[in-house]
Amino acid sequence: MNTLFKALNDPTRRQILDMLKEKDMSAGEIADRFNISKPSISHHLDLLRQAGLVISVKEGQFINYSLNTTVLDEVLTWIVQLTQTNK
Amino acid sequence: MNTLFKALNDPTRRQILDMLKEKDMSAGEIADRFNISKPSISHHLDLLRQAGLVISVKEGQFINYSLNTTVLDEVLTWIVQLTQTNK
DNA sequence: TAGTTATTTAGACAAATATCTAAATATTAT
DNA sequence: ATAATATTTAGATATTTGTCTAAATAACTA
Repeated sequence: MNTLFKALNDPTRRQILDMLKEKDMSAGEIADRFNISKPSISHHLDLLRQAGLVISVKEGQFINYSLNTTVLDEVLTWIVQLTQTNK
Repeated sequence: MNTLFKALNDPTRRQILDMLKEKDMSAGEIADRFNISKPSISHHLDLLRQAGLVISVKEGQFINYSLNTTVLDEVLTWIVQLTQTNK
């Protein structure tokens, strides 16, 4: 839960998730869309991976990233539960 | 969106929201349930208030806090949109 | 009015975070 | 084998964040 919210708490990372929603992309392809160095993007991708929000698969010299939204269920459930009135 | 995720990215603040779901509480009442100084809790409450997640009403010498979940719609919508497959 | 209670503001500090450049690793191509 | 390409790892640095104590503000109470 913590790792998840941590991963979501950055505009660049949220934008990466939005991009991966459209199509799978390699690390370099993702990095090219930002004015941020490749190592920094690599670090963001690592955090997203740690949170389970993306899955990385090595294909030759590329590493392809894809979105994994199943882990968001936990967040969704928490928010919905909070929204349901108890008073 | 940023302020919102920022506010949610802390276990203490999320716990405060969970507590406020049960009933409205004063700042001191909230602080009493944590092993954290009152000024620190006051700061957490301020961040939650800035994000619109809580509403504070002064009543005499007390300040009562209540949950406001309407602002979570934005987050909810974003997550759901991300979850809906596009590929 | 003086003291007590509730809460915040101010200022300091350590830890976490986002970023960078340089170097390392791994794969493909010549 | 060498060079080029894709990505990560390492290490440094500035900023942000969570926490603290001390002081300020505001509202009750005797």
